[in-house]
Amino acid sequence: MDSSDIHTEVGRLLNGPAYLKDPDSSETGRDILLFGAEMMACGGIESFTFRKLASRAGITEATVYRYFSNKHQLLLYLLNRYWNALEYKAMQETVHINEPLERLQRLAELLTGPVAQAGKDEFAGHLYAIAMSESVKVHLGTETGSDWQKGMLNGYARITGLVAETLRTANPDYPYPRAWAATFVDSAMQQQFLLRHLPELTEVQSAPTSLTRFLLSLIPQQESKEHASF
Amino acid sequence: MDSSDIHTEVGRLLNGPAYLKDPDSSETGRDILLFGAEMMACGGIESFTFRKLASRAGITEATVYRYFSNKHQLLLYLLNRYWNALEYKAMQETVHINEPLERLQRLAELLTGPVAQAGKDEFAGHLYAIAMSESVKVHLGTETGSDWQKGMLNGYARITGLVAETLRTANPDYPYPRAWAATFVDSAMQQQFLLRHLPELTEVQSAPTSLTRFLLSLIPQQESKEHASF
Amino acid sequence: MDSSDIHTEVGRLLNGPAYLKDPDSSETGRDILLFGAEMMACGGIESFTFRKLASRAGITEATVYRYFSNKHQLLLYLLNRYWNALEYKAMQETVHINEPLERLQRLAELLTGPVAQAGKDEFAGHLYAIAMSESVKVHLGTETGSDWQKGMLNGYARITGLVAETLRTANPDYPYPRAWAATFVDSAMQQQFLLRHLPELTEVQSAPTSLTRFLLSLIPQQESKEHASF
Amino acid sequence: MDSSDIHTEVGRLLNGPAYLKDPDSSETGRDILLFGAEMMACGGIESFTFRKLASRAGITEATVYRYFSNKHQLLLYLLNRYWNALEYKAMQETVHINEPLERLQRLAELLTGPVAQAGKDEFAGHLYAIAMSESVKVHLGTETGSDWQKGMLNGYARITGLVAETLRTANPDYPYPRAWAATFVDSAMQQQFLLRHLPELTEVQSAPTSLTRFLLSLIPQQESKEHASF
DNA sequence: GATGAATGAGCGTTCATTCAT
DNA sequence: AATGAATGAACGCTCATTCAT
Repeated sequence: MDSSDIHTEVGRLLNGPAYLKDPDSSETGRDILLFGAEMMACGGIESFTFRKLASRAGITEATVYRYFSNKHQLLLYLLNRYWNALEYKAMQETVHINEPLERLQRLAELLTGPVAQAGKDEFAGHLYAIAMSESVKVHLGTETGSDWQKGMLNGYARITGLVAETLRTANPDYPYPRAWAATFVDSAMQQQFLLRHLPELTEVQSAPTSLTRFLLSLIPQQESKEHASF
Repeated sequence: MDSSDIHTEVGRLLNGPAYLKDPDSSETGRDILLFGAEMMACGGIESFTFRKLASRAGITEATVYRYFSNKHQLLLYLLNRYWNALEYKAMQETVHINEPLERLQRLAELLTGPVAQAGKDEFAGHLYAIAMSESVKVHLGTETGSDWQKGMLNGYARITGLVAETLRTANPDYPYPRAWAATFVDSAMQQQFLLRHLPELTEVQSAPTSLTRFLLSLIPQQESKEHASF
Repeated sequence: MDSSDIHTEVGRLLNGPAYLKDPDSSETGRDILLFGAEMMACGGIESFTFRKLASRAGITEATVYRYFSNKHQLLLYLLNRYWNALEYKAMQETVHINEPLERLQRLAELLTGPVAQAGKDEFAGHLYAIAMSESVKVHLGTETGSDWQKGMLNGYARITGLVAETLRTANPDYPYPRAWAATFVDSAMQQQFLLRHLPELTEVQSAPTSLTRFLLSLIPQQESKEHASF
Repeated sequence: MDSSDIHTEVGRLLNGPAYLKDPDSSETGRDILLFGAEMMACGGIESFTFRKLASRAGITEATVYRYFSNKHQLLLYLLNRYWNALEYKAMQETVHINEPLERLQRLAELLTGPVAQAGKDEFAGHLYAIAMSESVKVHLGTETGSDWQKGMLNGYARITGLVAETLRTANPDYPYPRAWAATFVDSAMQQQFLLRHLPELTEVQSAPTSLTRFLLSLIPQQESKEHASF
């Protein structure tokens, strides 16, 4: 009825962890992440509940609540973790590449495979699946404008920003770099889904290079150069 | 909630309606569609329940169950209705266009605005919103392979097929027409979302031509021409 | 999470029933009132829950929720019922009494015994106990100013108003008729409590006339008359 | 929640503190009293929990349990403290007053304002608020006869006893001194409540003399004297 | 063909309490 | 002496669904 003062929302919200108690600080906490990631990845957040998680992880519901105040916070945390790891790796691996097209290729490769947080997360694969399936749901979610959404989209925005920036150096005249970046990132995820579940709807093959090649084919051509070549 | 045991008992599943009793056959049925579309569009399926629908439409829950065996079937029905109307219109409006690029432009236009089922559906706008937000969720949904998903994706598949076919005539050498078509359709929806809710993430403007132009910019260039230009 | 539109709060709030579905309209509803009254009377609202009520009445929790949206609404309803019955009887039985002191005596008698709603409520005794113990809690409750409190206090206010008015005719010069009326009514309840549970703290006896006599002793004397009598 | 098995293990129950470990013996203990009083006064015991208290006081729940075995014991302790302080002051300030009516006036004044335990309790105001609101709840509480109630009512009984005794000297013929004393004390608290929250139900004003005057008006007149005056 | 009444199961959350450290 | 971690049990509430009428 009241309880307005106990949810202290520990942890930075934007661009950082949001939790009540650092899940990395205990075995139980790590289990929550591990099993939570696995269950969300397999069954979707829709049907994911703390009850099921607790029984899966062999702990009690109340214990889960010591770490995350609700399942959305847990999802948020996991996704942030994924986006952060992705961003970090993207920065690290592209900073030394001068050729923008080559850089986009590297980004495409990163977007098409799971990314672990520096070896820490054995559940990187799960995080990847969650990010893929749930972030889109979030984009299209109904609770637009809420803090929760802002938290969700933050990582996504940073990645698309990175892609957009790269495209801008590759093709400064293209008028829609940000829109294109969003398409690029989502297409990477979408194709991954089609590849696995509806292969008859795409030519993309299971070999990772196949998807990368398709993604690169989306890069808009520099018209000016062509004109100049005459 | 788990929706793993969805009953398809009555009504053709593929390419057609799935219901227990034809909602178009009674005023009550039409109310279910009308209010159902409205409520799903506004609040998302997540929070949509037959309870709320019934109270909104001034009928009882039990009555709703006479038409649709659960909310997923209703969603399925509504989405199919949308895709069918869209496909129908797309066929009708592009069949006489010879120039494939012009055809793609028309398709892009159709994908970026609500489509009514030949005047029947006053709630076309709602259907469009649902299709936009929910179909993507469905694509990425967890119940892959279920009859339910197949039903969902059927309309989507036919539209992307149409787009792919058109692209193939426009650029026969492009190696990923189907993959591209999926990207094209989803990008149309995604940009619509960004435009409304996260305009800072895209250059696309609210003027409909803006989105259309961006979508056309995704069309892959004929490389042969470029080769020929040397 | 939303559910803001299903609680339609049927029934007039002030001075009337507040329920989702009229409990008098079904056997189940009447059981809810009966067992609810009994349980609240015995164990207090504190420890009263719909769960326990349901299991006591041999129905399910969900069924209880069809009638009352929460236990406070049920309590409110029961108390209103008591106050209304009391007020009705008070009006009926005092309207023909001309002598104000005699009227106060009748009111005191009414306040010191259970009042049934015209034979309808076999649980009048319970209602009385609840009214006695819980209404005071409500008076002193923390959620002052809420609609809930207003609903609670309405019946109380009408009774004290009646008493105050009567006193005013009996002793027009007394400067605190409303304050006195509140004291009068609460004292009736308090003494009833002491009599039962802490008899060593009061001289009032179990014979009903004993309490009535004490209450009448609280009536402030007309000083003017006495002076005039000289 | 049912509080039927309250442990009184340590500490004298009647007329003295009941605790596991003397809260006055440590800073932590004093914090428990201070914040506990504050929180109970503001939100009511209903919603008061050791969890909230602990987080407010910057300690752990487990620590609180070292001092008081449950929230009822804490409440009991605080109320006792209030009544004791009140009784002490009442004794001290009235012992030298010979005129019983004057004495009652002094008692009325004490009952209508906060009383500190000889400068020890900065939270006297809170104690007062708790005593006011909760003691009545206790009187009417459902757990009659329990040790817990006896503890609660002890201080109350001593105060009413004092008042009754005083009245007896003022008006030896009045047949209900104890009943009247209970009414007097409760009326003081009740009017205080009405004054603050429902001023339309009383003529008593915020000036302290107003309430005192009303309380004095409740003192029963010596009929014998009047008779004698003839 | 539609309704009213009811149910069983589950969810999210909080609480009082315990115990090893 | 105090903490951190965890638990079991309950609570309030909603949902999808069924069935007699």
